[in-house]
Amino acid sequence: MADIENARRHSRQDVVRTALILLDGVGLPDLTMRRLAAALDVQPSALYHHFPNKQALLAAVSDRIVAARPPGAASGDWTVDVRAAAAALRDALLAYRDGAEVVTSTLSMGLGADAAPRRLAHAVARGGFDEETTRRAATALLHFVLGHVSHEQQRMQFDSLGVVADGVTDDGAQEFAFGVELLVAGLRARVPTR
Amino acid sequence: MADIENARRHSRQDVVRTALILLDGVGLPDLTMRRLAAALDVQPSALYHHFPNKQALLAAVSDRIVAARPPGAASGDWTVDVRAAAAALRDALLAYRDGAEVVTSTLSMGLGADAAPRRLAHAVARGGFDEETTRRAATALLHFVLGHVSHEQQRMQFDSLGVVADGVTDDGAQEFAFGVELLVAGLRARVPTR
DNA sequence: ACCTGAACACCGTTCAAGT
DNA sequence: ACCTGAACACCGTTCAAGT
Repeated sequence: MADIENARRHSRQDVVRTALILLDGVGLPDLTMRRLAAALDVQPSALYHHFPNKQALLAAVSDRIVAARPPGAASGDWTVDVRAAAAALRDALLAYRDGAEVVTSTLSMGLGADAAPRRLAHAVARGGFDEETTRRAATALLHFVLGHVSHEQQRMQFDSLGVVADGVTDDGAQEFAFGVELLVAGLRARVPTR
Repeated sequence: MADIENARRHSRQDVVRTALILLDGVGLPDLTMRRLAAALDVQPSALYHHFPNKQALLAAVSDRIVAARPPGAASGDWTVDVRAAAAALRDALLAYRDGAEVVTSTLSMGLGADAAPRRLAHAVARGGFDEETTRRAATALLHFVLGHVSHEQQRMQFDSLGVVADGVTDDGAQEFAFGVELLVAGLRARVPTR
């Protein structure tokens, strides 16, 4: 709860970095401008020199969360690439507390984190689908990933505050893989024959 | 903006009904306890006689939103039932401004709106899948529907405040159908042969 | 460029008390 | 059972001013 940064003056990068640390420590509902300012040892109004408002700050935080796991090189198999892109996005979201919720809210405001849908679309495109199919499939994948990880992270904090899950701890990964596989299988039925 | 109710004393039902009207009028960010109290011509503290906190109030609102479109009778074809259940949920969410976001937040807190996943699961179960497959498929469908409609509603209020969409107005329905079809197709590949 | 100090217009929630 | 009145501990944001 003490101050996280000490230097007297901060860059935009410093603010985002501290916001990520604070997010991971206290969760999205307690990531307030005032608490962030306190963590930076600064007045709340100072934050408005770096960002016009809280949404813009959260957009920068979302960008950093998503950018953390860049996509690997393309394999020969587009289905492998789609699974990899989905898994990379899940890992990126899981890396910070409430990561999925932060990115979801930013995306729903249309303010950023667009690397997420873009990477999914690139992977899908390797299946040779037309543009509209690619865009729609990437969107469906994105919605599933965000919804699944949000649910996963909510369960994580539930577990941390109460009873431990009954044996099946990594069921999240299996359930995630199932959903991705469902969408990949549905998409495979549409591969252009050429 | 004037008072919506006039009678001096209110039931729990009255509060929920007024909350739905207010939600539809001003959107989720402006659905505050204080504004709801004002709409009921009551002090904010009076609301805490009906609900322990705002989350509980939103859970009751979510339940009403989801319950509005009950599922039709089972057809012979489980894929028809799944499409119908998904479409009914979409319609229910679209019926109130920010409906998808309200239900998502309630579900993510584990406080209610469980009729939504339950109905999807019932429809999927008619395909004869085992319990775990049914649960996971229903969850994937739920995440897609909530994510899609959230996005759809965000775009709706964007359009209402600025430029009108360029020609393609009901693209939401098509994109929705595409996503559902992708999941149904993926699921069809797993129908037990027996 | 980066920050202070003070204010504005709000929040959700609690609690003793009234009818 | 349903509500008032008053308070508590917060919010995000603005703005003049300082260095």
